[in-house]
Amino acid sequence: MKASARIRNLPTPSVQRLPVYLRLLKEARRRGDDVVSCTRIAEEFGQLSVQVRKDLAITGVSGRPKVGYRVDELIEAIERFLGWNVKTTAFLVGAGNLGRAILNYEGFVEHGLDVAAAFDANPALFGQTINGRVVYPLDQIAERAAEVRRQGRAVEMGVVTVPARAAQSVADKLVEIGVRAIWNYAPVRLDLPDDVVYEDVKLSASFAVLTNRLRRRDSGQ
Amino acid sequence: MKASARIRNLPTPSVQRLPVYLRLLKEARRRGDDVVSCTRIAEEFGQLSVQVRKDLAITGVSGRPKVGYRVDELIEAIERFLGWNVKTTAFLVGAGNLGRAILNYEGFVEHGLDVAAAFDANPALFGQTINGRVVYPLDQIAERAAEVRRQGRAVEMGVVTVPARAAQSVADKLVEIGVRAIWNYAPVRLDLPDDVVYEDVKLSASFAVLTNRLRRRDSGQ
DNA sequence: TAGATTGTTAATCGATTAACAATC
DNA sequence: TAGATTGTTAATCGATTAACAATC
Repeated sequence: MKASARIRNLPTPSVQRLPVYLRLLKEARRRGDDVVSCTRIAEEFGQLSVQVRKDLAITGVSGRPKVGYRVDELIEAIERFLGWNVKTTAFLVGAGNLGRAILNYEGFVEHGLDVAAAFDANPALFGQTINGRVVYPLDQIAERAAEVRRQGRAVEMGVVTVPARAAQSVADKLVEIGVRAIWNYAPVRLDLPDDVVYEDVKLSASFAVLTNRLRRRDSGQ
Repeated sequence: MKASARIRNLPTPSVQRLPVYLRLLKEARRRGDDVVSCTRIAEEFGQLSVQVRKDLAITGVSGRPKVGYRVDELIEAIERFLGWNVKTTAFLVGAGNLGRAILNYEGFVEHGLDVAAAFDANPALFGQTINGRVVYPLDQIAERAAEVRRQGRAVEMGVVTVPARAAQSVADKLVEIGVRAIWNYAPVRLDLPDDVVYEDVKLSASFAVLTNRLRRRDSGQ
């Protein structure tokens, strides 16, 4: 029971910091470094080394005192822990600028994101190809999902990049075709079954923190 | 001293939640509601009402027992607190898909973001207009900033939507023309003077949390 | 008055940081 | 051996939640 309790209590802030370390580690690998210490990583990001050590510990990897962590081992451990060592088959709904940005950004491919097809409600976009992915009518989402299944894959994730007003109905459709996860960029809270994992990208939250700080700074802290 | 200490200790999570309430409140206003209670807001988002009350308290607004908060008053208080009641003049650098998405999204305009011009290093984009904003060569950023100043405005914010490798040099240029805030979408940590406020949009952090949860769920929690 | 709600103080919870032993 | 580093336990800090008084 201890182990399962521990898994449940994964500190989200640690998970969120792992991609930052991963980027640094891949740079180190490119430079040919074999080992790296928490001290070095921490310095790079202006953090305390003990925090880096705790963060890395959740992946299960361990280092060697006086030496540090093996770069290869650490990269592998972080990727496995995040599920970035396997492909995640996804459908993206909403082929506007934001959808295109995601389709064109190779960084997510490197993290295992494999967008099998894009969908939109706008007929002007049907049949267009964005970075190798065809845009289908949203109506055809069920058929396309069936096709993916026939190829022995499952559509595990839905990426929602439609306007706020359309997001809930799109999410419902994605749940219907059986996605297990939804990555939502629309500024609304989606109502989803409990067994679907769900993550919001809250751009306004980020903008709010920035402008609030800016204004407080302007007016003498 | 108490007051200034309090300002310094603003809980970031509360600031991040304010835009969510604001959206709900604007909906309520559209429906013609005059007052709204924390209980109702909390219900909507599956939170505790006491948390909503604490969050709203940081804006300085107060409600009436048994009644709730006046919708108008609350909207105004949140917008003023976040600095969304005034325009924030900005330059956006990187007119790719992500940059376009931001330029085309009217939500940020509603939050006061006023992108005066866009910049890119790619000559193919020079002179293009995106939602009314002209794309200039990055080289001309200083001249354009001077022009904005001649119009009696200051370029207060830089929005960075360039690839990771270009982000630091772009940030340096933005600091040079005098921005006080940087909103960074590139997946790198920027080295900036202490007096420039800075906010990262960490898309990988969000993706990491999602895929990690998905994989853990797959393997029996 | 009774019930619903705000606002505040205290308790709890979780994440960060400090301290330090273990080890190469 | 000395110094640098990991790994862990304890202390601190901050955010959330509980409890409850005040009020319309």
